[in-house]
Amino acid sequence: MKIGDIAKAADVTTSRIRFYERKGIIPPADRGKNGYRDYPEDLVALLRFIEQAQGLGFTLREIADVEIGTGEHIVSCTDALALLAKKHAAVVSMIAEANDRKHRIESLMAELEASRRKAKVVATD
Amino acid sequence: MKIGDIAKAADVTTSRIRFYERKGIIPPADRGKNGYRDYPEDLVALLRFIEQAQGLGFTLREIADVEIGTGEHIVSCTDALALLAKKHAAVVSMIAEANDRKHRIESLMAELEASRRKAKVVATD
DNA sequence: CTTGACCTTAAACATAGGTTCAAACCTTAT
DNA sequence: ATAAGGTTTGAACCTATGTTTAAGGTCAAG
Repeated sequence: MKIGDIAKAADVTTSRIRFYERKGIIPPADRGKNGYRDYPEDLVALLRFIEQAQGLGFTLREIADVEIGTGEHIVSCTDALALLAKKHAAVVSMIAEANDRKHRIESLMAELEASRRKAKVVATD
Repeated sequence: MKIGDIAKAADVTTSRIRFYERKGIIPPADRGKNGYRDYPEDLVALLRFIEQAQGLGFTLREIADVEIGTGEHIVSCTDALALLAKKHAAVVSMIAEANDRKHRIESLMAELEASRRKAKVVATD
């Protein structure tokens, strides 16, 4: 898939995809004979994941740390396991943080619901 | 309270407080005879609330638009709840996605462990 | 009355996360 | 073969969220 196809499929701009590549957030694309970037279909899923995580306030650096899934690579078994372990730890910690956010949002909502009944309103400053 | 006192109490910088005022995130402070900003004690609560909301992934604009107070001060409940509900849905979906990634990493690790002579792995470096 | 710790402002600087632009090249359809 | 439209690069530009700096004014203690 060319960059425009991926962009359309993931609903992001092409400039954003190039930006992510420059920044090492996504792996560098393979290039066709013409120099065009050529993407595997599953980059779409990664781009969606990035969008989702950003919407929750994760930085691109944080997101890059939990990414795994695009681009095949031959590495030593030990290196691979070390890398996977690192990614695993990062994703576990991201899940914990996201869960914490979820709980905090739930508390805030409960608190707000409770005080809505009292309807104590303050000037809008 | 002077700006330094508030800053210390809320654990934010004075420059940040002035920045929030410039941007209309917090109301303009009263001024003493000397021109110094003079704050009511409860600005501390607002500053803490801003910090908390930022931690949940809200932008300053979102925070300013939906002036949700803290503790006994409640404003614009319906809007606040709608926004929080949206964030909540996003975080739930994010957790599901992250869990899926975690499981895929775990399978990959298990596979690798099981057949240690094969070092072909999917990686992002 | 001097010293040091505060306060004031405006403006410059910083970092993240992108977008836009120019100039050139490639592809596809007519 | 030409026009429309997609792709390449690098550099400039933009918004959000602050921090830092320069050039002063104020205050409380010694």
